[in-house]
Amino acid sequence: MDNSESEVEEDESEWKKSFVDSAALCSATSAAASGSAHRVILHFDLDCFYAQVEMIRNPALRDVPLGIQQKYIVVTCNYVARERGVTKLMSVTDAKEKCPELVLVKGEDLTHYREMSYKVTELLMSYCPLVERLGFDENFMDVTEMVEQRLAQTTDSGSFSFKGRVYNHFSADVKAGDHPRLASGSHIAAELREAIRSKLGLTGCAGIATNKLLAKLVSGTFKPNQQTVLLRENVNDIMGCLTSLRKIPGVGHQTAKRLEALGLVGVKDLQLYPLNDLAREFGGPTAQRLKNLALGVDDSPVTPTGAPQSLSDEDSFKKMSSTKEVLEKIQQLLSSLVERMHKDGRLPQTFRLTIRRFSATNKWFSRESRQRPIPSHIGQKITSGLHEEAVVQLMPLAMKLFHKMVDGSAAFHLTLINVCFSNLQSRGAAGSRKGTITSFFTHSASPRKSQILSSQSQGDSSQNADNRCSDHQTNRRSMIAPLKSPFTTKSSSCSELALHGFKCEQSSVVAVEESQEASCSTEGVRHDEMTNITTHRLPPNVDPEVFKLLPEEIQKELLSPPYLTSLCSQSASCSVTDAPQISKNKTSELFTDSQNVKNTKAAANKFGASDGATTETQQWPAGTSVSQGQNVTEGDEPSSPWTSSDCEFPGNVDPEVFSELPPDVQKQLMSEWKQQKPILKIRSSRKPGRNWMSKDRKTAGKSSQSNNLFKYFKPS
DNA sequence: CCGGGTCCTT
DNA sequence: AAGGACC
Repeated sequence: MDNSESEVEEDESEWKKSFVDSAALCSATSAAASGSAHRVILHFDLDCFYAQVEMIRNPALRDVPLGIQQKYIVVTCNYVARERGVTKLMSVTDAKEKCPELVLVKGEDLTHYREMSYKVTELLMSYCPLVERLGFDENFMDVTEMVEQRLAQTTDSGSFSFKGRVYNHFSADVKAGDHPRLASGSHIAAELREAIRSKLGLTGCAGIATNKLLAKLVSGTFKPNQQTVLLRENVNDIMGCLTSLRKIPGVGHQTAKRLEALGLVGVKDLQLYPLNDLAREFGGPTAQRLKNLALGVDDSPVTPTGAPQSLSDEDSFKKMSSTKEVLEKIQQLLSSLVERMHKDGRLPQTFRLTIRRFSATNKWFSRESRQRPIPSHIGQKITSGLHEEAVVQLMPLAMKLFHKMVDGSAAFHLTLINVCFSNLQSRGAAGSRKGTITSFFTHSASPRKSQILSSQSQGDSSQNADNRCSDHQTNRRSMIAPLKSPFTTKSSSCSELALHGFKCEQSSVVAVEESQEASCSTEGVRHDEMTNITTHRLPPNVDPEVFKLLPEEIQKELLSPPYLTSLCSQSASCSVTDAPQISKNKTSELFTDSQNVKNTKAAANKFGASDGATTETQQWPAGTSVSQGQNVTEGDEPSSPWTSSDCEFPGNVDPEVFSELPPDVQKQLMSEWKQQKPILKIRSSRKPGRNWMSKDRKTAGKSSQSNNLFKYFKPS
């Protein structure tokens, strides 16, 4: 709010000068490795996240000691409960003992947490696209450029103050003038936290520092709902305060043990340990990374987290030992997973089944998994929304994988099952004309050696070359208008759709679940589900070929009551054409591949006139409407994303098809194209030191347009 | 430990 | 394609 908005014209050369002065401060090793001389990194960490979400859903829980229960564990709890001795990851019995009045809410279904989590990330991203998620409740943000801009606008740089706490500084007014960048960062952090609070109702902590390691460490120093800056002169303090190496983010259990075996216990020990000796144990790169971490040095970039790379669903239990139970459980998990996958809109190309076996020794670890490619026709069912059918066809696959790990004729004892879709492909399948032919099959059986060059598309816009990741090149508009960005979300933003594929209206079914009793009832059979079975034939949608390939044992399983039931029910439900699907296919005609596209003013002007009646389902902020065309000065990228010379549509759009769409759909499409933010290309060359948390995203922020448009088509 | 995730090695 | 390590 304080930020005056005279923001002038952004001048490319404007911020560059700041590189000069920054050299003075940091002569240490960190600056050398990373391209950016002096970053300002924020780390956000929401307070007892699950508990906050539940308190929003049910405000009556605000004032009572609340614990979130998963299975027999209280995974987190609100601060009322904490005052009474409840801690994270405490067993329910212990928790109840400490606090008999503790109210427990089941938190095994992560749907609400996941949705809220993405809203937070989206909100942060609307200010600056360089946001990296770490789990559901943490986000890193590189606000270096934002800081530079603010500093450039400020005349008297001496009158800065810090917002919130400053680590290890006792005088209330530190000379912020010595650290204008971090001071500015602290104001940004405060604004963002306030935005998260006012728009989403969530509180949290923030840390402000020069790298991710430090930002994360310092964000936790003043716990509930506060923020802390870490100055350079206090880096040693905060590192030295760590009571064990395990406390260093990036050093887990295994690494800590190996370090201990070397006689290293404190951070100091690691700092002083000869690199060569360390390298003998861990290898060169890892050794260097570990030493750096101990020193508070971390040049890993904030890598924008795009849409998730995989979706999975799992359940743990005390004991599962019959194939029938396994089959039912997998079916149940798959059901929920397929639905989530459908909302996401992308096409999964790999399916993985994971189990955990009970064993007295080494009990809590060791999972085994088997994975296989998903036949494209099955994947298509998912994206098409043929939910039941997809599940049914995935079952044989899943059971086959299961029997690769477990001999069904021998006794077994499982304690967990997980199903996972990965290798998510973000393009909608090629459609057809007017719902006639559906030739998804263009590639089908070809050996995977040839990787279909034409479908390279993705985030690789051929000549985006120069992008040096973070520093520059980001969405200028969102940088300049931090608090009133046009992209700012209203409840459920369009960018959320792009990121996570949620539909705006509702969170929808997600049936599944309850099954609170882990131990499956061995006796009970689901009568309600069985009564309908009338046939022993395989339903038409089950591929007999595939079926034949299955081991007899599995074939039998598949014909067993629970499974057959689902076959029958689904075959009935999809007997007639599914109108939405046809419409959607038509829509997907537009996209011969899913590149990131950006509109042109010409196109915007052409279609902006049509003024669709915006009902409450309208999700596009007025400010981004295509008709504006004028003030929208998206960062001008040198390379055109269009694949054709036609400047009205993205190269992958058929103008004819486009013209057939309803006006408001056209409008939305145009709006989406405009909405596309520049892809941040991650450094391809020279990766500094393989750092913790570092990722290598090729592409981020793809949107699934066909999914977005789905609701516009009426079933008919 | 729960229920997701991510990245790295082999 | 599987398993590890970490959050």
